Amino acid sequence: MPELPEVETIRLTLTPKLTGRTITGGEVLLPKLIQRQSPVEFLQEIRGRKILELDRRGKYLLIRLSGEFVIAFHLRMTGQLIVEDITQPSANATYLKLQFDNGTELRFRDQRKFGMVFLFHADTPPISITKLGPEPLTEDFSVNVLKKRLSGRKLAIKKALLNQEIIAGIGNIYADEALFLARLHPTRMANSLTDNEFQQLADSIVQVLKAGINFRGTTKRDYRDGEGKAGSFQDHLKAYGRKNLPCPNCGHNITRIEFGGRGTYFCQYCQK
DNA sequence: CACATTGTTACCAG
DNA sequence: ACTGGTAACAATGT
Repeated sequence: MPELPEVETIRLTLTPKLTGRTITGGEVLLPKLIQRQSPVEFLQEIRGRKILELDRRGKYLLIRLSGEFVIAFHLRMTGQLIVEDITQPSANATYLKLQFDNGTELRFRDQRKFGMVFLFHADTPPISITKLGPEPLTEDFSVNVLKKRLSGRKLAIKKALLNQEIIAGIGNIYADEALFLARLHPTRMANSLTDNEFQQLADSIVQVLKAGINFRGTTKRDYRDGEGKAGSFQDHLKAYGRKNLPCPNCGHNITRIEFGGRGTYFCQYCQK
């Protein structure tokens, strides 16, 4: 569930708690979490390193360490990252702990255990990160970038938005919301959009992701920020999850279909 | 208790 | 070689 706005909110809330900290130890309670090396090697490699800054690429949270090392978290469906005092009891389904020099620790919880943790040198990131498409909230993203990425592609626009190699950070919720805002039907072929529609879509993507960040993410169930707090963008969703509820534009009920193997919400009347 | 859930990847066909 | 579609997968609360 954590998509770009949720991961960005986690990054923002964790930054003041983690920057400048030195990792003094750690614990891996679910070995398969660590993708690139054994849990022991992982802990050995990070111990004593200092956290320089927190970054984000698509849905990955990146913790940059001294010595050009990077820890990348992918939260998948139910991953949570929270900093708490070591003396506080940790919640159930806590599978990774990183202790710091000030008596706090970073805790990774994951009810479904689908999350992934990569440790790598800045020179050799995992392919899943290197091949990510453009960041929609950076200056170099524009309607022309979007157009170029979709040109010659013969697939539905929603599938394109969900493809992290075409554009990074958008998941099921924000794809449906962006398409609703752009008044585009999710099954429209990407290469059938007019210039106007491309512009609408590019604007809508930026708008909906920024709104998601402003409301500190969407909490349908599990999502929490770095302080353990829920987001509130779920109260502002216009399409996603609103089956048989009125469309905010026209009042007709929102339709839910199964598309590309996932639930897809849209307004039949507004989205063409 | 079978199912829904979701992002990613493996695999296959074109 | 590349693209797109589908299925499999991870695990568990409902």
